[in-house]
Amino acid sequence: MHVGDLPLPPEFVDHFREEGIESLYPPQVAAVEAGVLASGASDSSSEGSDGIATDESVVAAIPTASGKTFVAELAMLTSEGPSLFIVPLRALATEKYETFQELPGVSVGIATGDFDASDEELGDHDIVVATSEKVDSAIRNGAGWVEDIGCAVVDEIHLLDSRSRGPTLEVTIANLQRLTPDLQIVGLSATVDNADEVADWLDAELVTAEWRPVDLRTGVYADGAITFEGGDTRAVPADGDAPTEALVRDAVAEGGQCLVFVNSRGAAHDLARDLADEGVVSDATSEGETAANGGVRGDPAAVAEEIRSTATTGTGTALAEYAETGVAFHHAGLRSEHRSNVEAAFRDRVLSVICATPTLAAGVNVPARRVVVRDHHRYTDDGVESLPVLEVHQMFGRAGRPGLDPYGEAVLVGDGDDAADLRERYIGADPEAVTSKLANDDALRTHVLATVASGFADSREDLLEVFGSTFYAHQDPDADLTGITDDAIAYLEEAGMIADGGDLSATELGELVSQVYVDPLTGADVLAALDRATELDRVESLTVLELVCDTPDMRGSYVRNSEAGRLTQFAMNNEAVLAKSVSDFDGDFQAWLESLKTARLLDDWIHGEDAAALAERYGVGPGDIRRTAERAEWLLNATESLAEQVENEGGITETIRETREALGRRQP
DNA sequence: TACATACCTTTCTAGACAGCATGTC
DNA sequence: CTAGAAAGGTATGTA
Repeated sequence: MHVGDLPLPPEFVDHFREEGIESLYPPQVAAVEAGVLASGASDSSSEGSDGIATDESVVAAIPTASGKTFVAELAMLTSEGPSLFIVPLRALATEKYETFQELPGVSVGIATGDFDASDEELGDHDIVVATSEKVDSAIRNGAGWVEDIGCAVVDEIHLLDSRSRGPTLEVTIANLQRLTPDLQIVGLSATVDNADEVADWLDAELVTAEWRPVDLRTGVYADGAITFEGGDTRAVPADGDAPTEALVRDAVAEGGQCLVFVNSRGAAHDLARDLADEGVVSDATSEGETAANGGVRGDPAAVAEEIRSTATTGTGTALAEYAETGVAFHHAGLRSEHRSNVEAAFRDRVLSVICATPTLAAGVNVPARRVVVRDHHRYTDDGVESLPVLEVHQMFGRAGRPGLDPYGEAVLVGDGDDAADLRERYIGADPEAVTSKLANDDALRTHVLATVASGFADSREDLLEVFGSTFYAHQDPDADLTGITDDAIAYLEEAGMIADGGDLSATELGELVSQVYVDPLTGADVLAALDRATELDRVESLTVLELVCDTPDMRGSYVRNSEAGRLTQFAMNNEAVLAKSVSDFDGDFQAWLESLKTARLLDDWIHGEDAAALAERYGVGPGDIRRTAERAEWLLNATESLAEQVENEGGITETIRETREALGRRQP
């Protein structure tokens, strides 16, 4: 099947041809046959008689880089009415926004927390790219544009499985379906074990495929050799080196680019440093490998200089130093500019190696010839866990640059005797099934309030009916959300956010909490803290920062033992401006110290401390500072609204606003 | 005195969504 | 109240 055969206006056919798309990949053909194209478009070009369905909802569980974006574009360009493209990350929203803007004559909008646009404006676009939370928020606040949508594409729909964000995604999808009954939904998923269940839920056709534009060879490294699935081996002598470094050197010596996944920022940094010190890349280029082999080209000195020019901390200058040799590290402690610099330079084949934490597997597309997964464990709140098969496969999927590599290689590093275990667990094994995480207190509390506050339900029966159309209910029709829903209602009544006068309704407070999009627990914490703060003689920026840092929507910073004493001392010295007192403390003191540490960092930040000093003193990366500040700014905005609502007398509202503005003004 | 060794203690551990108003290329 | 690796610290042993 060729682009010219598709029922598309000629300008789009030309556009796709310019992009190098001539004939469709097999998974794309399957998606077309499953019905992503709209009936209107099909009729107008006298197709439709060949048994191809049209205007169907489709779930495509196909590999990364097998052309999902094009499938989405086909669905959106032939949709009756505007389309919505839902992504999990703001960086992905930006990437897709730019991609769709290339489409001739198509008006594209973007709706995320950091790009604003009014409802009316969004309604004028043909395509709106948005994060799932932004869509949820728009629905809660009754944005009109949402109801006009003809097609919604949900990227990375397997994230329904995510504990923290999956529930919002499924509630949002269920709400979209309810608001616009004829909605065409296109779910784009990684390969998972139960894509059929997701498709059933959406009443969609399922498309699955293993096909990739570049072959992928996966294997395990042990005892000086990679053993690929199928039994082929490749000797990679370690020569006394760490296995990971041998694998990197081997890939680079062949002219390939290499991506290494590790499980901590420190490990990513240290590995990049070691590889830079060794000069892996210059060794390789001196052996005569060139761009002709799909290898690196261009001078990394320019990237290094670009990074250095905006580097303000040790992390930034170290990154620039290593980049000079063609090696970089990548994790969320980096400023987003530096992250983009590294990603772009790698895509342009200027950098040869990136040592990264799992951020890179979830983010924008950065393919490499060889992917090395060094660490297959991860730290969580309750200990060390093996990485899910799905996540390791996502990392694997970054191997193989279309048009450059004959094949991609993905290698797990075994550490001794576990090679057989690793092979069994990850190589050729099926990824996990996606399971709904809606049935937990945090999710229900939030979505019960949102559903009542936006007028979608005014009784527990209504609520149960709304939740009855979620993925959770579809997966387990016999499951009963009654108990946990009642718990949530009871909590919200107790907190004064919902009133039960025969019918359930949101109080003004409840509506506000839902609208500013904070966890009801955060809303309650903030109110309690505002109340305590009225007892204080004076309030300062530290007061309000402590207030927002000590909520569930803000995570504390790690406090080491040696720090705890000084921090406690600091708390006592500042008792006059803190809403919680050390002397008669009630609750988890350790957790509070963590909040206080974050508050203190932010207070130093708005008082003009430079990033390098803070990074040093608090043991955080420059990216963390920016992200924490952004989050605090958002929470202070919510706090300000709440303070106005309860007409707090302490004059604290003014301090909240000043602190929020100070955070917004502070630049790196 | 200098150093090796065993054992115990401490530290450290991925990521990133939302609101709103204002200024900037 | 959960896990595990690595770094740091201390007591003891040995030349």
